[in-house]
Amino acid sequence: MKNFINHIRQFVNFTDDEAAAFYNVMTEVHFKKGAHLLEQGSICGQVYFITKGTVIYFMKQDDSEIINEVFFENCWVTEYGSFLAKSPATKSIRAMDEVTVLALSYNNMQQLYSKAQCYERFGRLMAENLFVTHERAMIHMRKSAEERYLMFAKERPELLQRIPQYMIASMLNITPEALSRIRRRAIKPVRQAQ
Amino acid sequence: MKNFINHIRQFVNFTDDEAAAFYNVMTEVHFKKGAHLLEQGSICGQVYFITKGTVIYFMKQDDSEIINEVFFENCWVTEYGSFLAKSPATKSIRAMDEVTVLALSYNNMQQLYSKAQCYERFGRLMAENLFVTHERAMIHMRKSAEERYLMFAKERPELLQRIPQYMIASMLNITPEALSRIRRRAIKPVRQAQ
DNA sequence: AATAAAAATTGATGTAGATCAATAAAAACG
DNA sequence: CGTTTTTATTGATCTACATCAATTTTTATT
Repeated sequence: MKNFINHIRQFVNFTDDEAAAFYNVMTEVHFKKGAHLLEQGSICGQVYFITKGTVIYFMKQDDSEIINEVFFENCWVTEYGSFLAKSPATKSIRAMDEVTVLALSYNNMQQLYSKAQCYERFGRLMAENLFVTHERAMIHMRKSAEERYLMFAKERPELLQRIPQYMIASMLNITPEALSRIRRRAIKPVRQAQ
Repeated sequence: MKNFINHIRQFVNFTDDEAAAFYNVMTEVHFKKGAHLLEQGSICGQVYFITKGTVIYFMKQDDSEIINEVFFENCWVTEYGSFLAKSPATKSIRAMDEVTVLALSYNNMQQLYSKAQCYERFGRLMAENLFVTHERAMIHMRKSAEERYLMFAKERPELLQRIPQYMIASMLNITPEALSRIRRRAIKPVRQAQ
């Protein structure tokens, strides 16, 4: 609860009552490793705030899985398009380990929005943040595989530790083989120089 | 004015007074062909609602220009990251022809948000829409050049008429030469079959 | 209409990164 | 532990698309 309230106060200066009311409409849910928070094709009815564990946000394509993002503690995750339009999700969300979330349902969210402007402002700021982050990420997609990896390694070093390399490759839209070669080229020269 | 009010009412059910108050903080501005609505490096202080003409949203890179988007009548355009954080813009916006916009300044926007929840809701819905549209576009970036073009031609046929092919190539992150070849492969077979 | 400028096409060649196949290394597990 | 499974590395080859250079076509300008 403390973490959650600290988190939301980074965006909006909620009073104790407002923050508590927010927290109170969230439901704690646990997911075992491998369980799905959302299945592609179903309608996403919840926004999740992760309090423990790691989830992947991915798309099934043919027989493989394309990983779009990895989220962990103090991140929000949902398929916003599906959630807002009540349309079938084009992505899935899966727990990579033991995951605990605070879930906010569509109805509860709309009720918060109707209740007071502070919640609406929070929603606006979250969406703005999402968009700006996403637009920045889009710039990287136009670069070479090597540049994408180097940028990623610089901006999100914690993820390199946290998830297997083939998932990073998938996020970067390159093959595991190509990423392995990029790392050899990028890292080995530094080691040799020591 | 009619167009603008119709537009904003697609998102929020503004009363006549609310809509008029919104319209009244917008300033009409004209740009000549080639003029900049925003220059990379400067701070973006306005959100523009285009009432006439076409603008490109692009990035300078080395000596060339990478076109990220093209906007025209009844579209909003801004560098949201720069606008929100008052940080230097990483993109520029340029008029492709005679352009008329309704400009909303940062301060006026914040005042609207403070004035009533309906404006804040509008801001939230706009940001949500932007994000969802953008996330959908991201899916395409992982596809082949040919798939990107075919998808684009299907989803935005009006743009094919409206801007030169080399700009479409830039938006799709492929060279004009490659796009020309893709089109030959994709279009000619159909014509031959007639 | 004639000329100039901008945009699109075509060909030749190069290369980043994909794909396929075979180990090797690391992690998970009885 | 050793054994199985998962993940990462390496090599050989292939291909989509880039790059460079030369026309051709289209559009704008006088």
